[in-house]
Amino acid sequence: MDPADRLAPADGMALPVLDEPAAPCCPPLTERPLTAGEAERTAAMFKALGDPVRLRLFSLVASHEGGEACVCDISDVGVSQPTVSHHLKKLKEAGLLTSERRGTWVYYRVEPGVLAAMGQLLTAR
Amino acid sequence: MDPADRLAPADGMALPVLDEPAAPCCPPLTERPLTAGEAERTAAMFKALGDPVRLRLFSLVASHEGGEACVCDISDVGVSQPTVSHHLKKLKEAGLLTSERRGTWVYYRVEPGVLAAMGQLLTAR
DNA sequence: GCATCACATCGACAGGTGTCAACATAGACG
DNA sequence: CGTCTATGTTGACACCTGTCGATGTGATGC
Repeated sequence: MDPADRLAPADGMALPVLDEPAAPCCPPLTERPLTAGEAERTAAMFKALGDPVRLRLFSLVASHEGGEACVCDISDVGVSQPTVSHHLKKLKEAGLLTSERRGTWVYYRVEPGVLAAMGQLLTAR
Repeated sequence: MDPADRLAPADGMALPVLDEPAAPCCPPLTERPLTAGEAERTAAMFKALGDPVRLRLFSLVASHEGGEACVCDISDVGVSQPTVSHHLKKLKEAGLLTSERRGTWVYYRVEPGVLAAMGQLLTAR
């Protein structure tokens, strides 16, 4: 896959290349109503965390020592290996994780800035 | 509907009456991996915000003056009235909104504590 | 080359989800 | 009571999603 496409959302919207930290999206939800476009992009991130297995995988990566985890470190979540792979792909497509192959193993880490951006969305006014 | 059931999650788990602020769930996702049960409950909230229409409805309520909004204030999100009603119900079931009928109108407001609890989940270590 | 390990992709399937039109319900007002 | 307005509920339908087994791919080591 072309590295420039790794973080592209599923829909074909015109998000050119997106070399920014992936989520300088919106003001707090309490500040003003989201526009349709903002809601579309932001909901995709919440949706990615809206599955129990994905949420566990994400927290496993986020809390893993060194800030990264190989798939073998986190695949014990009660579903098959293809399913784990499927969910990690979804988390990548949502811009929440990045992956890198080093030798035999593939390491995932949290996309920098994402936690802060989503946290700010939920900040009370 | 019995008022005591209004905030009950969709599954039949033994959450007795739940008069707490609805979400003192978990430590930050970066602190330790979520357990299966924690992930189940927390994912339900993220899932509720994982639809663009619901996310807009939620931000419309959260940002509305007085901290509450009648359905008539927020039903202009591009879907039919039954669909708006359906999404508001989902947000209620997830414990994100409460509703109260006053005369002809029904007012929705953000369940207190929910924003803080979800925000804390996304706080970096 | 060949076997093995780690991970991704494919194809198929059951179940879930968003949407709407039609209908139901609950107050307000005569 | 009857009517109007504001919401909720129901039923149906197309589409999306999570899951798995089978298979593919890339790296390591013999």
